[in-house]
Amino acid sequence: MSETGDLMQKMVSLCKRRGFVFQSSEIYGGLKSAYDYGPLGAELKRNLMNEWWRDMVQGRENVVGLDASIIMHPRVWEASGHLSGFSDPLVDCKVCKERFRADKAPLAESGSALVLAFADKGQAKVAEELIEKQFGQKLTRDGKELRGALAGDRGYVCPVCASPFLSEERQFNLMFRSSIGPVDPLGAVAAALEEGRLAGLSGRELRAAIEDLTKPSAVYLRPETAQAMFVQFANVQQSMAMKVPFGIAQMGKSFRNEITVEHFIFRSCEFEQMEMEFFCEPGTDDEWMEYWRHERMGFWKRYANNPDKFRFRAHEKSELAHYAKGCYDIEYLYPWGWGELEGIANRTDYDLGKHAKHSGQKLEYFDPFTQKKFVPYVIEPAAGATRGLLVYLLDAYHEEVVDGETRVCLRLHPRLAPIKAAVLPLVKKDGMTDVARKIVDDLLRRGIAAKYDEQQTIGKRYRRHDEIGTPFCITVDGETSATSTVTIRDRDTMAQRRVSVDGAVDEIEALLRK
RNA sequence: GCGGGAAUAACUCAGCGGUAGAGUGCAACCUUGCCAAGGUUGAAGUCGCGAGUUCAAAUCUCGUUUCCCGCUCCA
Repeated sequence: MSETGDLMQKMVSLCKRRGFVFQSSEIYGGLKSAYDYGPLGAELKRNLMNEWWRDMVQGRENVVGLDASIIMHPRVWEASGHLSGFSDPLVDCKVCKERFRADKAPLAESGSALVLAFADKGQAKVAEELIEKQFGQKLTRDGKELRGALAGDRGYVCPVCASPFLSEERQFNLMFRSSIGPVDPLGAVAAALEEGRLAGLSGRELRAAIEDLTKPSAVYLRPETAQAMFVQFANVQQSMAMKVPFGIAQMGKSFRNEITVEHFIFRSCEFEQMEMEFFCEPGTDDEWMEYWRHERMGFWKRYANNPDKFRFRAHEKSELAHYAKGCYDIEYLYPWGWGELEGIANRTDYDLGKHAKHSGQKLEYFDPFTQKKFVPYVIEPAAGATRGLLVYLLDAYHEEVVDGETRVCLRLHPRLAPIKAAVLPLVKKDGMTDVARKIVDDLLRRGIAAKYDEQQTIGKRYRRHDEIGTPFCITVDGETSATSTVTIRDRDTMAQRRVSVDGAVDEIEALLRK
């Protein structure tokens, strides 16, 4: 197995063993693609998100924050295109495995004779055997074609091989649907069934009828935090008297029914985002794009041990979203290859325009200097917080051999580390424990995450804290009582230096500010 | 969604029809006195879950859940 697979396995194992990330609902067999952040993971995620908030919001006069509801008016998703764009009925061909949209498939009248065509004889033979085995139909093979199949009553066949052997139509919608209000919408469906109002409808009609019955209470969990910032654009701009250019930033959970979930917490259905919408005057958008993509790259590299594992990737014209004028991904070299960490997109005036149209409200900006009205363009740096957490864990993971033993060290940036300082009595006697406990109290009172640890031997304690990324260890030893000094050990170099007991907390504080 | 692999103690894994194991870790104590030191003792496992075959299943078969790898898909 490659080194890369090993790294992921080691990371998953470490995350569980040390309380960073657990499988969701593990005692019930686990829930697909859902993860819980344990005590250390919760701290790490919070630290990362705090750094982002500080960098993007608190450190800037022209950016303000928002914390919007996860459930929004369903019409928000109509306007944004999320609702219509993902409700197409998809069908899988059971013969050639193609997935296609039912409404765009070639039509074939029920009962009509079909000719199934394949790329070559070999594939035709495989298909022939598959059909006989799975569907009990013996077709006639003629070169790369199969004859003898008849079209079913659904009115279409596979667009690739023309087979009528298809899965049920399935609605693929990336959004999580729920219902608001205490009355279960299934009640209306049950009543309609009982009264026979749905009798005699075809599959598709039935679906539409049920949709109508449940629609009044249907709500969706947001698939991105971005829309709230567009929807609240006017409120934020007016209440804070913001002048364009300015940004609205938001962190929080988003939900997507991903078709494929993969790579541990990299792509999961429930995830956390850190997004900002930066509203600027049309014509200045290209400059702001340049500004923000470099700001954002700077952010990620600031806390990284391997800055060369981050890169930009400009989207090709063909892969740009329909609303976007340009897009740069910030990618990280994950163990399985380069992958997205953050996308910085020029969303133009698409979103504000859409919401203005759908809501009937004016979402414009009046520039008091130029006396001009315009719909701002938007530059959107949208980062995955949970991806960021994974990136920094992978980036920090380091192994080295010390005296024949492997030392695992998480070289997390001190400001990201869940525990900033461990305070350790060298042994449990001569009053060392009391001194150590007092130092822990002092650290905690200053708001520095600290941990007292007297378990086992000093070496094991150092290694344990190396593995969870604690950057500093303060050790109370035999000299402490005589000289009123303790040692501070650096996680990455294992080097120690003596400082006064009274100055130890200041010392740690200074190290964290660096 | 398709194909392949895996699931046994908190972690890493052995066992592969006949009494559930090791190392690490964890807890307590003794000893020690700066980089996973030594000793004693201890707790810990529905062998992922559910069926089936069998006198007997962790082990064989089927289903299922979760994870990993590769495809596919992905405003």
